[in-house]
Amino acid sequence: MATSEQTNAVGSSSRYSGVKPRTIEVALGLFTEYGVDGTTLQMIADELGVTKAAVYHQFRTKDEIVISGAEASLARLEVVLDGADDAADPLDHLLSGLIDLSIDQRRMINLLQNDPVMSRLLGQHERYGQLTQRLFRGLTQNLSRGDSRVPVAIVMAAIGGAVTSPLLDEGDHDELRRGLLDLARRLLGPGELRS
Amino acid sequence: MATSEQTNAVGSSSRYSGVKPRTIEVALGLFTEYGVDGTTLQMIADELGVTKAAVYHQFRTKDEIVISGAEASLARLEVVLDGADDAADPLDHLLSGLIDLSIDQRRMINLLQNDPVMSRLLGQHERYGQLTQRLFRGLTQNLSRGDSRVPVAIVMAAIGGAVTSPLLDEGDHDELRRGLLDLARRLLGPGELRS
DNA sequence: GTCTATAGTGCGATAGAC
DNA sequence: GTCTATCGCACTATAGAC
Repeated sequence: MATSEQTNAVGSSSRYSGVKPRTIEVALGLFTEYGVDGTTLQMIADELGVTKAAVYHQFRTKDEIVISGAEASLARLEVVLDGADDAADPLDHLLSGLIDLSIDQRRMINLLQNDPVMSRLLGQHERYGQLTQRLFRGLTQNLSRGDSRVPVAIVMAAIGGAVTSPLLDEGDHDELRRGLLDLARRLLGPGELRS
Repeated sequence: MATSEQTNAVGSSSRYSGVKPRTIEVALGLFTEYGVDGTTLQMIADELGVTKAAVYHQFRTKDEIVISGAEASLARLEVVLDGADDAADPLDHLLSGLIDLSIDQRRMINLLQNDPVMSRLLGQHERYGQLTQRLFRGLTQNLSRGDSRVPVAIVMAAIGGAVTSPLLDEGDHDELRRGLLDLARRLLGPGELRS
């Protein structure tokens, strides 16, 4: 077990030895626990067992680490959106994919939605704005224009918040998935449901 | 307009001139925009038009400002919980109160639920743990023990997240209140609803 | 109750040897 | 690709004059 094990779970184009994705993985773990601002490069370096300078050899700034982590997550969302375009039931495909993604990457989702530093960086990120718009259009495709914002806000909040709820653990994920899907279909599906 | 204007909107026992609640108000505004870690005492002082030393005359540490802000919010939650105990329909009273409170203090709610510094401080805060337990018991009073955690997590996430959604503004609050109340009644009320 | 000034610390980031 | 060492800066918090 020395030269193999090249997971490449984090999207990037160049062929690297695995230290860069490992750095991102460690950084995201710390970001989700302490926030981006609350995580120092010294903490990341310590967890990796190297010095700050070694981390700065992989990433030129702290912001670059944050963005690299976010982009891996956005790429997965893009796959779901692409798949929904061609699906028989686009809304249902989108909801299933979004919920599975959120449970699978639940710590990252919380970071994307709530961390102030992440929000600031993503606000300047072109692709993020495009994905947000595509997601909103996909979620509202069965609603009339006037009453779409509130149900979408509720569904997005429920998904993004419940997957990181301290009340739940891994054993609840199947039930959580069903509960969220049921809720989302009710609020965003065709038909009249609101009072 | 020099000596009067004594709002006292923020709970504290001593009689102070209004600078202390004003400091908390300014601080909370900055905390919700930049996070607790991203807000410096210099920023708070600048917004108040004084120096850092003047702020430190009111609060001994930065943490004390954070906790003072949280306690004002927790006091309001406690009032809602107390009222629900004596209400004809305790669950409905609790839900209405919780949702109104969340919309009214929506920036604070987001801070309480998501800011890492706030979470760390509240974790050491005795009264917060008691209130969390009372809230959970109040929300699950109509559910059987086995299936309570997931619906509560979903309802709490939906309320706490939707009230700060960037998709909504003040004009949507009435519709949001109805949507959240409807959702919460469905998931937490008596009767069988899940698949 | 506010100010100026500063102590002491830890941060992001860089230089240069190996 | 990792190290030691350090720069410049911003931070929390304090001292002491007014």
